[in-house]
Amino acid sequence: MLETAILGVLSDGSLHGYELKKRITDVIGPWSSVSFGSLYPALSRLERAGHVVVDDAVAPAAPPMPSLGAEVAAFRARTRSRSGSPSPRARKVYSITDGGSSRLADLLDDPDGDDRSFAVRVAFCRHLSPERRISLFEARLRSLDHMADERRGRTARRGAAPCPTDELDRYRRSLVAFQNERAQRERAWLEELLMSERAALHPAPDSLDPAVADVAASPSGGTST
Amino acid sequence: MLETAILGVLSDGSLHGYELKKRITDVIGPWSSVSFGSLYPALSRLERAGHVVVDDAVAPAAPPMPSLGAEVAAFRARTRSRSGSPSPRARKVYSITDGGSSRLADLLDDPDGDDRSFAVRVAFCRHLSPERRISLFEARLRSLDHMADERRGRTARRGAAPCPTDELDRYRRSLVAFQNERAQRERAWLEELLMSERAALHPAPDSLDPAVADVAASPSGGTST
DNA sequence: GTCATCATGTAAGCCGTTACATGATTGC
DNA sequence: GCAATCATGTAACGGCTTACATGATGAC
Repeated sequence: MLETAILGVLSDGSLHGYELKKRITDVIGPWSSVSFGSLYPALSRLERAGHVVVDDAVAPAAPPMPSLGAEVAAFRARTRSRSGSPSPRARKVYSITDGGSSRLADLLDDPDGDDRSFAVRVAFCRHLSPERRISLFEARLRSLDHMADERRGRTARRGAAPCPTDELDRYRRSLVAFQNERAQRERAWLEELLMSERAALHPAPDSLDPAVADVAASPSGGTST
Repeated sequence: MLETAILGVLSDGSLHGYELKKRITDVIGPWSSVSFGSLYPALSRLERAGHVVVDDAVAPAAPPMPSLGAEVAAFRARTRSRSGSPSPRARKVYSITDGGSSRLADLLDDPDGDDRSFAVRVAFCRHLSPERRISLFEARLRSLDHMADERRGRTARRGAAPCPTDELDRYRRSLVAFQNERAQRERAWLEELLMSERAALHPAPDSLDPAVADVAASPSGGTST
């Protein structure tokens, strides 16, 4: 999943490890955030595999934010470093290669089934072809249905074996109901994504404009209320 | 998280590793299911730590399901083993100790922040005191709010730095909106849990019966529709 | 008699976390 | 000068996955 996130972020532009970590944290959330101890080895692996390359003499693709003076300073430090000091800890700007892009495509449509990793794949699914996007969403739908089937199967089996310690307590029941509803919501979201995706593939001659796709972006009316 | 699941399941009754694995899969879901290669070493660690003990001569607390004949057979095999063969791979029935129970309590109210691990903690939160349950739910609420704040902060910062490659595409927008709505739903669920929890702690003299707690168990009307 | 299931483990390898080390630059 | 931030790494450790090994039993 780290690999997917790295390649996905680098698809949006080359940048160095420190900034990369922040972008990845943006995508996967502050919880379960990556650490440098896993990021840098992962970058080394990707470099060895030829999926990324180090771009040594290029200005960072991420423009320094005005409010952070230190970033500008570090940039100038790298530029000024040829004046004498070897600057052993200068920035290393990573770029994705063609091999890395195809590797990302492979990672993205792998039916992994994990919850978090699906979110990561959706976050970068714009780098997929429309067909692969559709197959990604459909695979997730099948996965949700399969999970629901399993849950139903277990419930039925539990009904057949009436042992008192096996019954669900109040909290388990509430949790299961909550998770079921959550799965239903995700189903609906995926259906909307699929609808707009298919509409983009097979556009009807009239009354279909790109704004249709944005319906899926507002499930409850707004982001800030 | 594996440790939590093991101790939580064993709190409901002693059983052997193979059955334990099935119960844990019931709780954490078929995806990210435990493997024997992680379960048995984890059990060994717990045994070394004194959190579980092996109960060698006790019938399994889990009654064999009628439809599975092999389970009965394995039970009889263990019983018959004293007739001669040492039966090196007989069942090992694990039980939780007092130390294991307190360890479970510690694990349960640790504000870990992970999504999956919170579900596991809720699944076994009946083993907590009402006060600790409330603190668990409140910690989760704070965590959700904190996450929302971070997201808002990033959005604001992004607005201040208008670089075109940094804008969210349609899929990222849709994903963020979906996750926001999901967080809102979880908030509401937690509020309901907290309400019933507090009602159980401070019962009003009239019109409050235990059925109030079951309101939280039906967020959308039913489990099977 | 063979296959599936039950049942318990071991070994190798990967990957991630934590902690530590280094060093430049800015701001106070 | 000193703290904080930026920036990149290494080393130790632990845990999880995968694959392998073993062996009993019931069903067909």
